[in-house]
Amino acid sequence: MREVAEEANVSIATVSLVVNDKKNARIGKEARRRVNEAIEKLGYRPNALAKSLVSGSSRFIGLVADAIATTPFAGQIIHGAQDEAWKHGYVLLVANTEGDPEVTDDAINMMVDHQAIGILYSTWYHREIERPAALGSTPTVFVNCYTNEASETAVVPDEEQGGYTATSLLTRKGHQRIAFLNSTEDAPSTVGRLAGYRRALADAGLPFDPSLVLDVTPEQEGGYRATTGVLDRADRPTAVFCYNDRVAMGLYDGVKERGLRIPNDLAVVGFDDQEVIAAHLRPTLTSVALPQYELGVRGVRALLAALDGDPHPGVQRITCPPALRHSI
Amino acid sequence: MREVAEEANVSIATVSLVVNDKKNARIGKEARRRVNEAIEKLGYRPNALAKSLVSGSSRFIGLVADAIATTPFAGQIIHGAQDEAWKHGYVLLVANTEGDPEVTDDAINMMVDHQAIGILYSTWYHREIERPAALGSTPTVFVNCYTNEASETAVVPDEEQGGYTATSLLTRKGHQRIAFLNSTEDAPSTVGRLAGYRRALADAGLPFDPSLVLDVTPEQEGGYRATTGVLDRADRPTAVFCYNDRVAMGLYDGVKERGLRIPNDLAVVGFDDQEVIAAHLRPTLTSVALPQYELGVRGVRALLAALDGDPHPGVQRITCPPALRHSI
DNA sequence: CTGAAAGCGCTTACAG
DNA sequence: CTGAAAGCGCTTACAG
Repeated sequence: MREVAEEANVSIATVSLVVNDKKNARIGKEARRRVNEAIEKLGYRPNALAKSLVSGSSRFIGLVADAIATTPFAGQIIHGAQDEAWKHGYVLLVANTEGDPEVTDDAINMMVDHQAIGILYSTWYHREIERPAALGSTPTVFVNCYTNEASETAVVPDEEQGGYTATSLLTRKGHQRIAFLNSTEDAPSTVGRLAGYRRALADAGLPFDPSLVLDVTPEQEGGYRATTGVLDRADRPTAVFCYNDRVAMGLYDGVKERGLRIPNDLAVVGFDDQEVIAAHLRPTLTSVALPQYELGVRGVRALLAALDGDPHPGVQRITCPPALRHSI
Repeated sequence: MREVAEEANVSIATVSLVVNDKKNARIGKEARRRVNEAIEKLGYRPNALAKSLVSGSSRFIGLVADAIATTPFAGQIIHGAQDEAWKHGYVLLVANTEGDPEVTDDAINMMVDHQAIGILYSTWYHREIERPAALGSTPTVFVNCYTNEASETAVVPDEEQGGYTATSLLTRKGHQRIAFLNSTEDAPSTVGRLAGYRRALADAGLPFDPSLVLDVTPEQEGGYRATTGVLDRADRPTAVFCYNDRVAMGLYDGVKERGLRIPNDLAVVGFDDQEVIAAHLRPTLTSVALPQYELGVRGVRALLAALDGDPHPGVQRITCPPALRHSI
């Protein structure tokens, strides 16, 4: 900057003024030209760090994740957060903690030290967590997780609506007996999707039959092993809502081994919309998508809003949209 | 810092000295104690940005990617880069360009402005690219891509070795006729894996039969449609090396429809080691992994080495390790 | 319309 | 052993 000032024969204050295009302070056309010329010539780029030092606030948003790439989903949160941050002129600092509390503290401190204006704290699967102590009073938005304090801001998928959407896809096709292969795990997804399933049945005027809800390990193997439970009964269901796409994938195998056809003999809906599975099964799998990208976007928005003096404490639930394919 | 100094009744210089634990300058035990006490009491954290300003170099490494989460792989590069950067006390700045040249320039400039010490430029699939002009003279390492200039540093998967490894898995099991469902796309992976396939056959004393190499669209559908070409011939191969796991997934479907069994009637090896597919097919799929995490790690190391005055220009090829399962 | 000066939070010789 | 001073690259009142 000093060099630019010398080259243009003005003071560094003037350079600063033209670089930042300050409205009130008016600079002579000639001086402005000289400055721009010098900038061009010297390839001058302002030091964003020095800028932050004086302004007292940086353009950094920190994202700490307990897993960056354990699942295909985690990446989408980063992606959404990055895009939205970028749109507002912020850069994303990312840190991966692998779930280690010590690393988490280090990561948070590192971001605070670098004057991040706030932190997005995210988990790779939807769950309740404790607010890490290292956060101190740093503005924080929890993404894909939440704490038990009402004053915190969190953004999570709307599991209940997701379960409702999945089940409704089936009831609308006229199915009367719909099984639900739920997960054995105790998580917001398990509880929420079940609630959505029940509400969809009720809305369609269908009875809730507990025997149609089977808890399986939420993987291909679980779905495969559940085939018997689903099919070997007098009042065999005509459709199945699977906790996730991997369960559906296993169920496909079981159904096919018996020579039955999807969707004619059994309609199937998955959850997660894992493209690599859902779009490539035969037939392709209708699913309900986790709004991971959107979670990242909304997380950044919530953080920026809070910093703008317009906080939205509480849990925001983001819609899980249906992904229609050929299994129903 | 000033507050800490006042609280401890010393100068800010002294605070700086104890915070950074400077060896040569010796501080009295008593003063040191008072300073640490004040730091504790005030919850003082040093401003890393101010530090960078005076030292002239930050602790940022920039990662610009053309896709953060289009595939499950891209995330692993970030993951590896983040872990390795972290290990050396650096923070990762990430930017997603969606392949847009303008966004790419903005992203690079943003990182340069924030005094990133260097940039990792990565692509989501292995390919040749042009060095973005905005990089200027910023130290850069290309990850999962490379330019045509020998002076640049690049880190990519060793496709040839990967193809060799995949094929050798089969020759070692005694297979004599091994088909290769290669991709129709023109890319380093296509060329490299074919070369590896040929070398493995040669090393096993097997002839190269061009009619056993079929080019398919590198997806499930391509693999499925290739079933006929693989099986309907007098000298039917006993094993198939598939360009990627999705092709293998499609081939599985085709093979199963004919009532044949894997691996007894046909052994199959995939590529990419996409866990969500490979670990969940029936039988589970033996594959060769893309070393994405390692690419990120090595990218950071190469960058740090270059900055340390020990550059390694040229293309580093990283081993693609086998992932043994039950399809051979 | 433009420059000199103070200050953002820190580090580093240099005195004492 | 410790403090005063200069300086990192910038911005922002304040003069003129």
